[in-house]
Amino acid sequence: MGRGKIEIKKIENTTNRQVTFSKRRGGLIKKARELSVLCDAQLGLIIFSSSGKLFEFTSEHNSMPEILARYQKATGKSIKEYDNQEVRYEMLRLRDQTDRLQASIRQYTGENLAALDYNDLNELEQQLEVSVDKVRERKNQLLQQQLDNLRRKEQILQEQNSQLYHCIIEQQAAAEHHQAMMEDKVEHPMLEHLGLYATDEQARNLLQLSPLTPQLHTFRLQPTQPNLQERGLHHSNLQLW
Amino acid sequence: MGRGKIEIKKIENTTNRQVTFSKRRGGLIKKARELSVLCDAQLGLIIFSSSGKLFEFTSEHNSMPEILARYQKATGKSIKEYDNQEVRYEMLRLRDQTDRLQASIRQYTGENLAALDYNDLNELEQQLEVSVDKVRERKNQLLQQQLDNLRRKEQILQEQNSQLYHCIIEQQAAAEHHQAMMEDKVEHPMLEHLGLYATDEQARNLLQLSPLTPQLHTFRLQPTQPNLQERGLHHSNLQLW
DNA sequence: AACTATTTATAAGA
DNA sequence: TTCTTATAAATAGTT
Repeated sequence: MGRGKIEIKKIENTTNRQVTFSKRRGGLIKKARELSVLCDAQLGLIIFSSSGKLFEFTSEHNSMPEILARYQKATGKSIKEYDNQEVRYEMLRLRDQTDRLQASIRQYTGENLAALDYNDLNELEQQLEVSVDKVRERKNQLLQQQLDNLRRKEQILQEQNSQLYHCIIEQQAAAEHHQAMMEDKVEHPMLEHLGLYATDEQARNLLQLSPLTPQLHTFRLQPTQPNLQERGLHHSNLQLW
Repeated sequence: MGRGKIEIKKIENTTNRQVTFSKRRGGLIKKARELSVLCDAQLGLIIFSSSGKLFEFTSEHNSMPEILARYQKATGKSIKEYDNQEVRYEMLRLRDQTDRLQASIRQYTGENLAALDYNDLNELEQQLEVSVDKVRERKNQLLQQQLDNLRRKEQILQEQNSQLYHCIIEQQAAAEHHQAMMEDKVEHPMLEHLGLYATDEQARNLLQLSPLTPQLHTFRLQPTQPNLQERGLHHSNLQLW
């Protein structure tokens, strides 16, 4: 009913669609009113536009809540009631589950044993022993990881120490040679190459050593946690030189 | 739009009104569908005829409950909505609680230890050990109760036995006296008073004894579970006479 | 329920 | 948006 016939499918042009919505909405509501008046019908119409705006119409002398109440009464299954029933059921289920879980936990903590017979207690005891075993296994795993980490750190420190030691030896030699030959300072290419320390004093501070002595190379690294279980540790690795 | 123009007021002719209702209802629903399709609108239409019959239409992919729920949400001021919010919050709280309880249980069963550090593991281990102790304590308590019950039963049986023994002794004495004095039967007032057995044979069957002998009084009851831990048991109680 | 004259709704254009 | 108007659609009265 217009300048041309249109196919009943979504109008893709937004402006066009909005115009058509506005016109047809008015037409629909007009027809709804006419039906309700002509035929003495009770009627409720709810429209949400694609942009989400709400339009509604009810027959004269009826409010939308009245229409909806009558609808719910007629269909039996009230929307709200139905929803609430589902929610209520879900709540009951969750509360029940929570109760059971808490009771279960109280059994695992040995608080709620009155309801258990001897066989139940046996099973629980076994489960707890299994759990303790797993916890201990995990603890050992963590300790082992710490040990591995320490061993790796130790290795790195050993290597650094060794390098520093050799640097210092060379530095001493160079210093002696320098004193024998001239009064000028000399460079320390090896230490600079390593990104380490340019003077004896700095190197000594780093290592927190007493003044440079030939006994330096007898220092050993000690495990930082000597009381820990040391299976798998190779003590020979702890010796620096 | 017809052979003649009509005034929009209630049609008094019932047949005419019903026909018009049927025609216009169809037209209204058709227009409602067209609007929803053309303009991508969500739409719900509820019609009660004057005779009370319900007709409804909703846009495709929408149920009337959905439309009504959206309507209630849009109009905002629904008490039910407020309730639902509270309920929803409670649901979230319960679900969260359930999750935490389940995670807790998985720790008590040693399944979910990855998230725990060494201190956590230590605490868990101690808790599990406490639990095992409590479970074992409860087991012992049950065993102790069983032992007590057995001891009580034993006591009762001892007393019955003792009474039966004395009855039998008296019976024997009476029988000897009877044989010496006459051939008539005599009554056994003591046995009847006890509600026990009137003849030697019945008493013997009850006790499952071999034929009456003077050695009867040397029988002893034995504990029914001799392998159980017996601290607190007083063995002297086990002796009958 | 089908027909159809007529009214009404509205698509496209301004 | 609103108005206009040609035309499609709905439908009142009829069969």
